[in-house]
Amino acid sequence: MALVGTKPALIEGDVALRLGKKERQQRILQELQVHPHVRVATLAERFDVATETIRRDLDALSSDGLINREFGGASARPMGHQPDLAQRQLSAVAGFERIGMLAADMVRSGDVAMIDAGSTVAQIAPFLAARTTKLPRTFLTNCYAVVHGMAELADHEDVLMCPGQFNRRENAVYGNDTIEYLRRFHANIAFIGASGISRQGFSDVNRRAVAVKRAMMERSDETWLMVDHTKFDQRYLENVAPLEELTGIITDRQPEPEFASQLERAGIRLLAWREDTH
Amino acid sequence: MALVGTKPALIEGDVALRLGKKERQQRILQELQVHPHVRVATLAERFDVATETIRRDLDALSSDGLINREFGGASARPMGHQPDLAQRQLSAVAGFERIGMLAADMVRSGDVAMIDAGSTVAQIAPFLAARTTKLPRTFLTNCYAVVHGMAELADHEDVLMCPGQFNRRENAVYGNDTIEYLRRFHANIAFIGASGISRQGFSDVNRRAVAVKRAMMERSDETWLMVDHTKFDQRYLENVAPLEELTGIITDRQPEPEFASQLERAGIRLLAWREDTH
DNA sequence: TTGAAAAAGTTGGAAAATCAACACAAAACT
DNA sequence: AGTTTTGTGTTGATTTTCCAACTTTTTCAA
Repeated sequence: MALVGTKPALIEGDVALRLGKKERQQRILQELQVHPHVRVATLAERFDVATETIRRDLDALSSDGLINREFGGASARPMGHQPDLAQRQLSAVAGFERIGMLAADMVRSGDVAMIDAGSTVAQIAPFLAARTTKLPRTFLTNCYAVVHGMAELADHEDVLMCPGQFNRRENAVYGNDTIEYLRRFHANIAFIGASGISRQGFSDVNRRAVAVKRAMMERSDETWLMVDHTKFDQRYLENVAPLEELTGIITDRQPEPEFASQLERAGIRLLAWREDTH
Repeated sequence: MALVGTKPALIEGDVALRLGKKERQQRILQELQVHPHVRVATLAERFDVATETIRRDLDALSSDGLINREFGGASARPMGHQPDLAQRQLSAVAGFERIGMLAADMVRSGDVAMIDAGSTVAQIAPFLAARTTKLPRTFLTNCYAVVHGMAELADHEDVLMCPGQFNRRENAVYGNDTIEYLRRFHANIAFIGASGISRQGFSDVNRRAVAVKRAMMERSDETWLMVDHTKFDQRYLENVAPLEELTGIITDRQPEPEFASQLERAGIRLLAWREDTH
């Protein structure tokens, strides 16, 4: 399989140094968060690689469901905009969505769940909405993409939105009001996202988002981290917490065995999609 | 120049009928609100026109700043859904939007404004975002459609979302948390919607929405009711308040003279769109 | 009716992207 | 060390898009 990444070539040219596949794809994703469209030729020039390499990157990211491939480039995926997931057969579930599916399985009937902001975490929404339960559940989130993704919940199931300052880029609210509001509740389970995860813990680029994540973790019995495979071995300045504070990690691919065994030793559960069982 | 549009050809074929330039471009914009990227070839086929025509459309829309032109097609502008209203000629503002435009004029630099939920009230959003002010403004709303409509506010301008139970039909939050949160603030001005308005007052179909409207009115110096002409002489079970509690009414047509004079006697201002002044 | 202006269609060569196949280098594995 | 896997570059035939200039059709108004 294509699990093990190649380390960056690190060939130092005059000024720029070549990036590995992983980092390159990560940068492409970042670029797409800012601009809604990228072009093959432009990326090839920026990263100083052949256009075919970029095309392969784009095709890979696309089949993981992370971006939309277009002629001449790729475009960002609109957040919370997959209304049809519920009906599709499980076998057809593509990469990115798998994380949401695995996560939704962790919510039990009658649970109270806190759900963080971010495109990865928002994948859980349509699958939560598709479940039928005996006891009503309650969802608490600071992210509009999440509530938007829950097509139709039963009437007796509650979706609570946090207050706060609205952030257009993340489609979420942040700030003191958000934290305070969260502290009024107690949840069984929390689903958290991150910009990057490494052996030292997981981190995020947005300081205000980090505060919300911490608040959710404090007020929940269990904390599950939802990250796709491109986030592995990425570190950002704002550290959220060490891995030990997590109940488990939900991801779309089996990580490197070394990392997996570290998790096992620390008593952290790992939910990774496996082709054979689905 | 390219200001005056040609009317649609309206040549009726077997099934499809050709669209005029204006409508075609309108459709392209709509398409881009759903999908982040469109392709020249696809559009040409769908509208049954030459690719060159589509290219001209795309170039035009792009130079108006409405879309981003890309190789082979075009992509949606980052997030913002309708940042264009500011540039469009005033005469092109269609019925529903007029209410929003009139309302946005009432917000002064440095104001704190509360904004209710509902499609009519949400019309104010793009026009608020288009204004440039000397002092930062603060907006407080329980409706996602409102914040979503504010394409790009300056960074120093705050948009505060209320907490509460999310209601999918209204794209808004309601409940005790919402009320409590609103009570913590004091605003200069509030914009309220209603399902119906009559001489006796204005009313709404949703009891939980009514509670929020009352809370906003309590905490604001001024209250403006935003209603389109179809709401006149309509009464619903849940009465919100008598007309006397309003500062004014904003609507898209001159109401009957009899009603207008009643408002005048009661000291309620009336802002109704008049073709001649715009 | 006639004529100017706007919109849409047509054409051909240049530029760019796609796709498939193959070659090569660097890692990773045994 | 030697083999396999993985990532990347290269090439060339094919398709698609772009651009500019020109023609045709439609619209509108004098």
